[in-house]
Amino acid sequence: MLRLSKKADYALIAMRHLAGAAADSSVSAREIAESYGIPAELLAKVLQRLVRSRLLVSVQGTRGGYRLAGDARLLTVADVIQAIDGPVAVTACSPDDHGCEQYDRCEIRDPLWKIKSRIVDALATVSLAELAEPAPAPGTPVAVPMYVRGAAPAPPQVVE
Amino acid sequence: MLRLSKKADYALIAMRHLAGAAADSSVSAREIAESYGIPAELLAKVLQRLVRSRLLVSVQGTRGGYRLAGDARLLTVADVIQAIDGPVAVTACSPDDHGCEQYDRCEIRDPLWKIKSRIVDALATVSLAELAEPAPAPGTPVAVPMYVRGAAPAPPQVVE
DNA sequence: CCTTAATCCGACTTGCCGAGTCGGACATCG
DNA sequence: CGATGTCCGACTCGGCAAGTCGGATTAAGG
Repeated sequence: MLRLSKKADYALIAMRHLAGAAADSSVSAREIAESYGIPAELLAKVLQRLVRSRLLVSVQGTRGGYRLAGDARLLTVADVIQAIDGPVAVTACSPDDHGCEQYDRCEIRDPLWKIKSRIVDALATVSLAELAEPAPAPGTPVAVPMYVRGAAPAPPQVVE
Repeated sequence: MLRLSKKADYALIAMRHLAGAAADSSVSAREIAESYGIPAELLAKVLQRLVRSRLLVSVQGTRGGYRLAGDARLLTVADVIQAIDGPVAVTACSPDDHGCEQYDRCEIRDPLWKIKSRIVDALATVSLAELAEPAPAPGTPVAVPMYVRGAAPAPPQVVE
């Protein structure tokens, strides 16, 4: 298992599609959905959540659609997954959050959190540009995940 | 998300407990369950599956219980997780298995599988001995996951 | 040798979260 | 100003994990 949700799959497909599109053009949710055989309404819901996470910008109206919020080389798959499925957490409880029932008796929490850090690193080192181009040209800037740069102004609402 | 199942959590807790116990003593499922506040019957089911995966050995009878099948320094958390939740798979379909619906149109499958490899590497580099002792003594042998060593004699039954 | 007690083992039932769907609000174009 | 096509939030349904129960097996004690 350890499989990521289908919504995250759809989100990555859509983001990759947008990364390959023209920078100033807006592509509608229906267009993406029909291109990949994804339920249109479900994909729309996914894209909405990406907008609320400041990864996409939406333009309404007849010729509306979605557009990437930033440079494809700076957006990572870790950003996308965390926007959809919430913060990555291997364990039910964090080292700081005592929400877990058997908190004091649990001894595997701390080592597992080190593993979690390595997983998010693995996710953060792959940018959307690398997704679009499996063979990256030399000299491409190194991807830095958004939550490290602090560029996002602390999204106040809970993503869920 | 990306959280591993509760059964895997219980499995890791139990395996760590067994790694800290005496090598030749058998500890019962009920004993472990009561030590950590885990539903006894559920933990028993988890341990059964670990036995079928050749990670534990069970001794029945009045003073029965479970015992580790091998050296704690050679068993990794990747072995435990794969025994419980099945093989780790980030995507629904593998590069070889065409079971996915939008197989040909999907372009994110291959890069995601590279990420998957890095995740299993992160899981495989942590042994049960390291779980028990957060500060390992120098000179401890490097953990090599079981599925690489080929030590397991090809468990015939499907784990699920 | 038989009884007893404790364990392991497989199949079943239930609750919950994700997958998918529907109607409303908005902005743009003719 | 009307119509069209888009984005947006709330609702319903199914599948799978979490948890539970009785039966089979084994070893110890009298």
